[in-house]
Amino acid sequence: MNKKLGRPRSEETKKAILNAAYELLSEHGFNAVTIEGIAARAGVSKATIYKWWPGKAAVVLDGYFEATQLVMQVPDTGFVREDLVIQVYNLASFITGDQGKMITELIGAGQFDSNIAEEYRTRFFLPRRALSKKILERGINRGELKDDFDLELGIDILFAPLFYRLMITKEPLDSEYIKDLVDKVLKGLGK
Amino acid sequence: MNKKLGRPRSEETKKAILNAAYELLSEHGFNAVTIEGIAARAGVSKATIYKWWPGKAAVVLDGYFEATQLVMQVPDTGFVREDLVIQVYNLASFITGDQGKMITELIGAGQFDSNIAEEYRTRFFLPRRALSKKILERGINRGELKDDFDLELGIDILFAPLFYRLMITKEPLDSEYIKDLVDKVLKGLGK
DNA sequence: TTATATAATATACGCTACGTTCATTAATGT
DNA sequence: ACATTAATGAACGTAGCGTATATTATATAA
Repeated sequence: MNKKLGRPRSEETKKAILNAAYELLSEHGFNAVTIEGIAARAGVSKATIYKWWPGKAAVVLDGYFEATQLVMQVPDTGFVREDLVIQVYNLASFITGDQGKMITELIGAGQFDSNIAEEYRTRFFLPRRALSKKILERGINRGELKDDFDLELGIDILFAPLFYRLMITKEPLDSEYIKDLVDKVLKGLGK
Repeated sequence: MNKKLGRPRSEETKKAILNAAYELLSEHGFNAVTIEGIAARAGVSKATIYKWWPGKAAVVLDGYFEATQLVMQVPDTGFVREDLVIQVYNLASFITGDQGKMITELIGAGQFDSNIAEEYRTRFFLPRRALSKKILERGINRGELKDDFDLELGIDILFAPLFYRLMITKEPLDSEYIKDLVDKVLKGLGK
């Protein structure tokens, strides 16, 4: 019955903060983002930010996921191999593109802050894994993959090399590599 | 003919610095390490550190590689599958053990500092990849693997999931998983 | 209308760590 | 002795942290 008492939170202010956080993240990288910088760009008091978020990491993450309307389309060509190539290729393009630096930095920051890691895992990775699972399950149902195809290991092997190359060896991710990867994984896990 | 002029650099001081850096890294993590903290623990002037290293990352990395006498033994059971299981298992034990947090943090820090990334890549990853290559090449020579076995992709797929699980999904790395991984990779790439 | 509650602001504060500078003292070779 | 380089200790300005306080703004409830 009672609506909330007192002055309501300003949606405008909130959006200005999240927007500023995202802009600064994409322009200067995670490390260069500061609460004071966000406040300045958003035209907002520093105290307001600290009122609603515990610290920089939380604001930046919220800003990131707010800005990133995740267009996660599930390919459905009728062939598991083609669907996977598309799916893996899409992710590879995504992370090697403009978003790439932001993503690796967020994962990097997650190594120091388990809140970041957890947010990222549940809001970015789990949904994508779920999609891949669907693709593989369709393949099983169509008889393209054997019934006891190891889904978890399969998905690990499909995506792990992308991040391994992106974050560690810095080797390129071209479509040649991706097709090879998909084909070998399917063969290895029992296509 | 002329040895270097002037007072020589103190080896003791250098060692004290690298040692302090490593201790602080392993005790409190990368982020908590500060130049001032290193100087204090080493009983050394801050200016001395800045004289020889450009910043925290460089000192910490030197300290890490100084302390970590890399015992990289190449298994040689006579079977490529067994050698790989041992090799992958060793690395998995290493990174899930006490060293684990340090390693993921260094990789994480590498996302913000390309010097760290490069050091780590050349001093940690490349040597390990070289060992795996040897193992696989022995397998090829023995006829266990086909002649055109894709070494680079194979090594990627063998190691990437370890770091993917360690840094991103946080899933466990047990020996079951590792055996599965090795077997499937060998099958996929054409054992 | 007035009272109450909450949001947002501007400002200031103490703190830590940064990276640099400077004068001084220590250790080596010529 | 002298030139040269290393190491020290102390001080400095700067940036950003996270907190606190007093003030103003905006909503609901009586």
